[in-house]
Amino acid sequence: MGAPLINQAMKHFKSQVLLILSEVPFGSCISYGELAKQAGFPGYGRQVGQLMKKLPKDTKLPWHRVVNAQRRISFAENTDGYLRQKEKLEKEGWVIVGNKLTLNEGK
DNA sequence: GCTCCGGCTGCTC
DNA sequence: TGAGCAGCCGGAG
Repeated sequence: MGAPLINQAMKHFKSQVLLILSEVPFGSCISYGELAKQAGFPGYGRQVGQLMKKLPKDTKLPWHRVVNAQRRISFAENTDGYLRQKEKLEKEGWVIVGNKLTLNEGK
């Protein structure tokens, strides 16, 4: 692990990701990579995923609006996280077919 | 200190 | 349109 990111930068990375995530509007979604890029750390998509994983269940952050670049839920279909994310997304107007997201408007 | 495993990405075929 | 592959980065064992 070379340390491209010192502890302080990592902390900044996390707060930036959480900040941007908190600003994702209702009914919208963003990819892990895009979130990382906007946070100022392109290529850290996986780290964003790790961060999501560690979020508390009662978090106020719209973590469910984060999907991968293919607009698919990265969870396995039989996982709790997948079900919860799917449920939240559907309440925001998204339609999940398989694990693929489709916006239920204008269509 | 090395190796392997992820909620990924972008390019190619 | 969809599957395959290599690249990336931090964390855990």
